[in-house]
Amino acid sequence: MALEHAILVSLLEKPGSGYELARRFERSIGYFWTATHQQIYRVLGRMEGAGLLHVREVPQRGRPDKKEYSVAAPGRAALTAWLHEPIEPESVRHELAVKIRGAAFDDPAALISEVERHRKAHDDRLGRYLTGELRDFTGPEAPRPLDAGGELQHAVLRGGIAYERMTIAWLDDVLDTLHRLRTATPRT
Amino acid sequence: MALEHAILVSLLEKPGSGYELARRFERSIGYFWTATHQQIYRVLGRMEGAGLLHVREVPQRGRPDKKEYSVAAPGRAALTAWLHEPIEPESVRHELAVKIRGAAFDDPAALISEVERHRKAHDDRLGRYLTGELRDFTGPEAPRPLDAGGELQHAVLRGGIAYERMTIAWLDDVLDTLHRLRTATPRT
DNA sequence: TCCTTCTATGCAACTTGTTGCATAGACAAG
DNA sequence: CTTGTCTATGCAACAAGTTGCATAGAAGGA
Repeated sequence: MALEHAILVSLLEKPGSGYELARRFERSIGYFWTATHQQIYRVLGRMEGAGLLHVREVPQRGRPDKKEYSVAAPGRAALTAWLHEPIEPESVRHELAVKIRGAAFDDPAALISEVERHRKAHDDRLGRYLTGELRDFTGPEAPRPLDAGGELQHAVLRGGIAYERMTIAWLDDVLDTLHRLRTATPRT
Repeated sequence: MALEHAILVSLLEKPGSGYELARRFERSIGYFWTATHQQIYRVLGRMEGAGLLHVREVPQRGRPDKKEYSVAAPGRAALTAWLHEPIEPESVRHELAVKIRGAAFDDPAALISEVERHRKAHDDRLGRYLTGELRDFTGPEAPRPLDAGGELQHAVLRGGIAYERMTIAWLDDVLDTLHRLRTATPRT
């Protein structure tokens, strides 16, 4: 289960509560792994039961108490073991591509606004990635030189940036195609 | 459920059996949606029960009989309805990225061979995509001009090609980073 | 005061997806 | 004549992920 490993990595980078983890899964870690808070709480509970994590009840002022999790020795060992195992190259799941191919059996022009919406979502995400890169890695506020963890985080973020740029360029290509089809075959 | 819709699109492009669909999900459709035969058979059964598909028993010589599925009117209506609904932009799930970030807590150099393996897998996939593109869209054997379906299939394939190229370039970037870390910090 | 928002945690039910196994006919190689 | 491969279908058990709902303290605004 990769969510377990993503949680171990995130908690090694910095211990935190389920709520905090959920927030990280909306940003940084979420660049390459998504999870909802329900899923995170469930897995945290199981991992703690398995002795992979330590929990510490932290009372807070002005807020509900939280449970701060950190990685226990067996958790770290489990991560190391996983890092040395080969994993299968990703299988792709791209719903929008299904739609694009399905558009041949409906009105392709009707898909234009949907593709534009997705283009915008990716453009927004790219903007957030670039802002984060400037803040954490390339801007004047960034620590220099970076440690190994920072270098690797930056490399992963560069992957996210490359992915968003590629996707935006492809969606522009798709939009061109849809426009061409509209003028070429006004109606099927 | 996007698998249902992927199956509808594939069966509209060409009717076929569960086995044939499973093979398509290893190539063409598999460029953007993966599924195992067990999953396909189960969903086909459910869709047929719901009246979305027609089934026809086809006796064959030299082979076991097969059940050929094709899309019924309600199935086509369901696809059209889905095409007009907005979908959420994809959430990314990239296990290798989790590993890369996790490498900070182990030996980053140990990850090099794993990343190289993934690079090769993506390079192979790119080769298959390019061969397919030449065969079906850009080569001398390809039908010209393409119909709307062909244009859209080609646009999706171009997305797959762009994805593989981007991933290969990123993995090269990651390999550079891992090599740099090895020389910079010989051992943590 | 009430309404909303933010922090914080979690259960229950359901849907999807994966893994392992099983069957069976036809054909080809050894 | 046995073993392996390809076509062809499927069940059962399990793991993972999603959706809806529920609770609760504190802060801030209408």
